[in-house]
Amino acid sequence: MDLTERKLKILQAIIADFVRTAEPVGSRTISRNYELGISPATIRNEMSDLEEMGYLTHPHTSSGRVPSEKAYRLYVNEMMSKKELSQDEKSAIAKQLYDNVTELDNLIERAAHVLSEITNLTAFALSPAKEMDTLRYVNLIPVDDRTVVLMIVSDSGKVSNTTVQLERPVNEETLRILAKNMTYNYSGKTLSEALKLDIIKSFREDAEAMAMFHNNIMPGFLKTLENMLNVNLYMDGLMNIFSIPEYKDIEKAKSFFEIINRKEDIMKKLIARDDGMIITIGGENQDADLSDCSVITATYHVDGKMVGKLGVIGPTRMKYDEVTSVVEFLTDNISKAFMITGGDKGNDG
Amino acid sequence: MDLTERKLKILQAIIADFVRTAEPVGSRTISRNYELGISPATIRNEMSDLEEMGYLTHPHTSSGRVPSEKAYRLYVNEMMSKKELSQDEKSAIAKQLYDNVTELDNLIERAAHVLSEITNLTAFALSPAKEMDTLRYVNLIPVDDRTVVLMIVSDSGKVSNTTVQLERPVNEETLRILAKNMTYNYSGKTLSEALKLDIIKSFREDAEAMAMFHNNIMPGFLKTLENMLNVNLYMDGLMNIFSIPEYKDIEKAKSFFEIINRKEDIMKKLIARDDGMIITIGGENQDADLSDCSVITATYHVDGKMVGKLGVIGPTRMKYDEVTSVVEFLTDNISKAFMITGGDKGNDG
DNA sequence: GTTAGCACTCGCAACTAAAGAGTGCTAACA
DNA sequence: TGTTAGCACTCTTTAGTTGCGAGTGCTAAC
Repeated sequence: MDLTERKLKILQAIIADFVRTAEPVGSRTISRNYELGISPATIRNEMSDLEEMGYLTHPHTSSGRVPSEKAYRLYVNEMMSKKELSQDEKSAIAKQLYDNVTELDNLIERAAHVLSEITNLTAFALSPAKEMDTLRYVNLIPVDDRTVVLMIVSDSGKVSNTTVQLERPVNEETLRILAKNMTYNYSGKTLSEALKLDIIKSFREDAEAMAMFHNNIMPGFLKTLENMLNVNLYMDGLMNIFSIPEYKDIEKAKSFFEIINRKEDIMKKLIARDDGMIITIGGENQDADLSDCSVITATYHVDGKMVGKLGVIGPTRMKYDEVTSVVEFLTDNISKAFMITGGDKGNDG
Repeated sequence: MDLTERKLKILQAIIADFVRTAEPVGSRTISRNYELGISPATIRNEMSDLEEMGYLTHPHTSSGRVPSEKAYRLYVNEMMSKKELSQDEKSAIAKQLYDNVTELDNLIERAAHVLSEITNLTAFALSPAKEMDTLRYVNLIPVDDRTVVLMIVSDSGKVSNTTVQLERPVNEETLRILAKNMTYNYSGKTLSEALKLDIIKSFREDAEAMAMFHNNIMPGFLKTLENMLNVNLYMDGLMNIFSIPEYKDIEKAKSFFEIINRKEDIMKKLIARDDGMIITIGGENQDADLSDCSVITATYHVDGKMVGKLGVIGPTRMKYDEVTSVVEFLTDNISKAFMITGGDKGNDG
């Protein structure tokens, strides 16, 4: 059964109303406030169909309908009209973005700030990462039986190393295998590709080596890569969560902050997202912790060689059209700003 | 009227019970659980006295008593027996502190982490600051009518500068006066003394200059000083707030986060605190936002030349004895660690 | 196919009642 | 005179109870 024009209109009205009020939407409300020219009873019938088709849900028998993730996905893909920002809005945003900003890393930070202010959501931004450098090899050099120096060499000749403490002693042979394995998996990858890669499965047979890799070596590896990439994560608008009805329950707020607090995880997940405007809704986020949230990210580029991300995280009930417009406007502006100034980093000393 | 031995014991019991349970304490509870050998009625009489003396309060007529800030202050000053950590506890903490830490800045970060884990409070730490360098002069160099370069020169010859955007145009004369004023006030002060200083009052007569100073120049000045001092603020255990009954109300939690979120403010306030173990209870904190909180900080030293802070923030109802012991143990350990390794910062590159 | 009407469900807020914890006071006791 | 038992009283908390309102689903009429 395909969605009729009318069903689409009703669904759109329900989404619009629910996004605005956060309350389940009843048939009368739709009939009254959206001029569809049909009675509540008819709307009820259509709603019943939409529910059967999986676009609506029912908190309980006698309450209005709530859009499902499937509905949001349909909305985002098919129904959402791009909300053009007015010239006034644009210049207001631009003023906020550029005012008093002298260093470009500050611009990224500020973009996250502006984004959170406008959307009333939690915003984040990744500072530009050097995209083109690729890994040459990884080495693990034993110092004593529980201390290892992790060394990463890139094709451009950059060398980074960090000291890693192991939770249990390890013999050189294991280290050699690990290093070989890592080199095999990572070499030729760009630094940011390496960050996206999940090589743990590649030696699943050796549980012990995997555990050590995962618990001790991987964190150091990621951190070093991030340093080489020179990526910074900025977050803003964390407090906004408190004004969202979905999170009025303290337990929900708590679990939201538990996600948000693991900066490394967030960073890795952000880097792993594809380029361009990406919207993931509820369960589409791999992470079970994010199954109540939607995440919107977009990419900005600098000379095609460096790349950063900007986005928001919030409840699935969000103003997708507004948020995407603002995110797009901001990423465009950042890209432009980097072009004009050529990445000047301010001065000190 | 002086506090009798018995009143002290009752007060101590009330504090102990309230700190544990967060519930107002009744006379029966004290009689039953603390072997004072007196009946509830007698305890009620004593409580009544203690309330009149300002050590206890009464949420409402028919509920138990709650210790006042005055009571906590008395407890901290006179009654608190130092809680010696057991050898087991010490080694457990030390293990957590040192395990897997290779760089000393990580040690500070880790200390904040360990502290929050043990106390279940929000912990913070300031990385070591170079204490001895003093300011020579401050200069404000106009670039255009709204852009100024703020330059700070220290006696050791270190120069830092930052570009500041002004909210309104300013003439050179004003800048000259401002710079002269700042130099007059700050020169000869160590960097951290400068951070503590409040010079705004020194030109209160010129409202406009003050406003500009406060809104535009001061933030840049502080940030630059912090950079010169190389101070970092680490925070941990922010989430712990959610398990404290006092903050089960979402509005309270929100306002707590609003305080915590202003990192610069916190940093400045921490730096301004005296050295040694400092406990401020409720209203003793200058900041009205902190009037429900107690703050405990202690200082660690490196060669007497550098100095950092470690502490917690939580509800006035906290285990002062435990927290002070742990804070002390940690600061001692950090000081020792810096002595042994001589401030080696790890290696990279 | 659409709509009016109606019985029904469910959540929510207001209200009531009872229980429980604790106090303050009085009078008796050692 | 200090201590204690007893008792009336206060106030909060919790569990029902009730009524209202929003909304549905079904049926029958248009």
